Amino acid sequence: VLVATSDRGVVAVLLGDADAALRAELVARFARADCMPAAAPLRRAMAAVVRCVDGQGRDPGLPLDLRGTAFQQRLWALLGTIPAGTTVSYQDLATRLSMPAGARAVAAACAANPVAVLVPCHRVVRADGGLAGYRWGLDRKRALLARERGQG
DNA sequence: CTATATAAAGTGC
DNA sequence: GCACTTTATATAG
Repeated sequence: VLVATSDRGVVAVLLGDADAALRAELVARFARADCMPAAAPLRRAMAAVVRCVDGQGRDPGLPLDLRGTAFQQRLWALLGTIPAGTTVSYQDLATRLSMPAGARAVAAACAANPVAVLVPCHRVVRADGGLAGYRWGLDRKRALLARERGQG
């Protein structure tokens, strides 16, 4: 897990198996990114992320520095209201954003989510309840959902 | 599963 | 800004 922060808060959470791959992705997103050993405030952020990955699913209360279009920010804020252990469909999210037919746009915005587990895009499924896709791999999505269901 | 309808983002100009 | 392409969908057959 790689956590990137700015002065304002967490800007990105990357999931992967190799540190090198994560660093490469980070640099791809932020050209001026620097890798430094986890300082005190960063350790807190990472601990919260790890808790989420571990299935605790609680609100970490971290300051997020989300950068995206207005549409994306609205969606990410909405995703934060999804209770752990439950899932919502892309269509339902679209409806809440006043776009009843914009399910695909919701999915696209989810795919652009920069902060992995902190914005629980893994709780978003198809209207028929089946899993659709996940930016960091469908297996991760399945695992996260299984843990959260186990908690609830 | 395949085909179509559909809305929004990404890209190139 | 505009047209075209792509997409983690939804629905009908």
